[in-house]
Amino acid sequence: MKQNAAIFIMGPTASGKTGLGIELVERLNGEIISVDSAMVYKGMDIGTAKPTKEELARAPHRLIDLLDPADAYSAANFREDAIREANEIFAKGKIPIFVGGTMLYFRALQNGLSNLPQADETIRERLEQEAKEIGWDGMHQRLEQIDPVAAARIHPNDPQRIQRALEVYEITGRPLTQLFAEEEKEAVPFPVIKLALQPDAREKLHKKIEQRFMLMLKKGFVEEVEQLRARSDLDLSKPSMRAVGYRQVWEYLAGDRTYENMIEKGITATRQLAKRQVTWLRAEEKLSWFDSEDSQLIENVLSYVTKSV
RNA sequence: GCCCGGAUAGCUCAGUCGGUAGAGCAGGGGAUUGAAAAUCCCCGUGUCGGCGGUUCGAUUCCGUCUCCGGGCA
Repeated sequence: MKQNAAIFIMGPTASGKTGLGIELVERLNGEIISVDSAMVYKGMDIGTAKPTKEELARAPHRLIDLLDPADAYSAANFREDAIREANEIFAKGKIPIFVGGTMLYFRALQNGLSNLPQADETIRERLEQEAKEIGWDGMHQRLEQIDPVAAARIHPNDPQRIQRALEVYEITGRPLTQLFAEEEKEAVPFPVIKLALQPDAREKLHKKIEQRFMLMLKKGFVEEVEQLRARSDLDLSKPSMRAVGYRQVWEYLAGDRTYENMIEKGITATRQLAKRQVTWLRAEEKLSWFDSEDSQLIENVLSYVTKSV
């Protein structure tokens, strides 16, 4: 195996990544770094399928439970944190094992990010307000004036990206497209062995997603969201509360859907997430695929990893 | 048993004054640079319940049968 290489275990939700990661910690003298935008939040355990206390005792996870659900994280925050944690693990003579399904974070870690300003709440609120007056269509037209290339790339129905492009322009006075082109992005500073994990058929993943969602309910997912709802500073505009499952349970508790409908929509949203994750994976280069249902999975992975010189 | 409604895409339904049909949801594919478990884009042939009849032509009209609602007995 490459010296100083890190391992990526990438896979859609409910593919069994966590279990594999924990197994590899023991077999490879590794330490886990979570790559998951929802597990960074404290108090969001059941609905994110965070590793259990027992699992964490066996294999501590870095980059989970970092923030309060009222706070925002970002791909750039992740990249910085991830590199720092990986270097710490390397310094101990161990192997960093990145495990997760937030593919933008994997991408940002691998390819780096352009030098852009971070989000500005005040500007975002103002843009939101202006959008209410002239519509996102109008905002898109404004973007076209300042950055025609970005406007062509960003669909008029995509408020999030229109807002970001305008925000960047307001802060820097320069169009996003120019900043993208400006300087070389910084690649990940260590070699990486990438594994993708999923069942050999989509229906199997769908089945696992459904079972896992039902198990979450049994474990007290609704109660977990009830506690979050009891806080006055959280609502559905927070990134944390828009996470798959949390959003649907929140709406159920708000009286906007029945229990049965919450289950259906929660499972559906999870399936849709898994599909998007697989789309990222298909575009990944130098990725080795493993069948999560194979009884020889661990052996297959170990033999691949040790052969990757 | 009788009387009304229904029966159309995986689901819920719209529609065709007779020229073989379309929405939402689900599903599939794609994009993805500080919200990413987010935010978007693209994709709709299905014995129009079965069998007969009328017609150049029936998913559409008529008859009949089956099934599902509701009502009356």
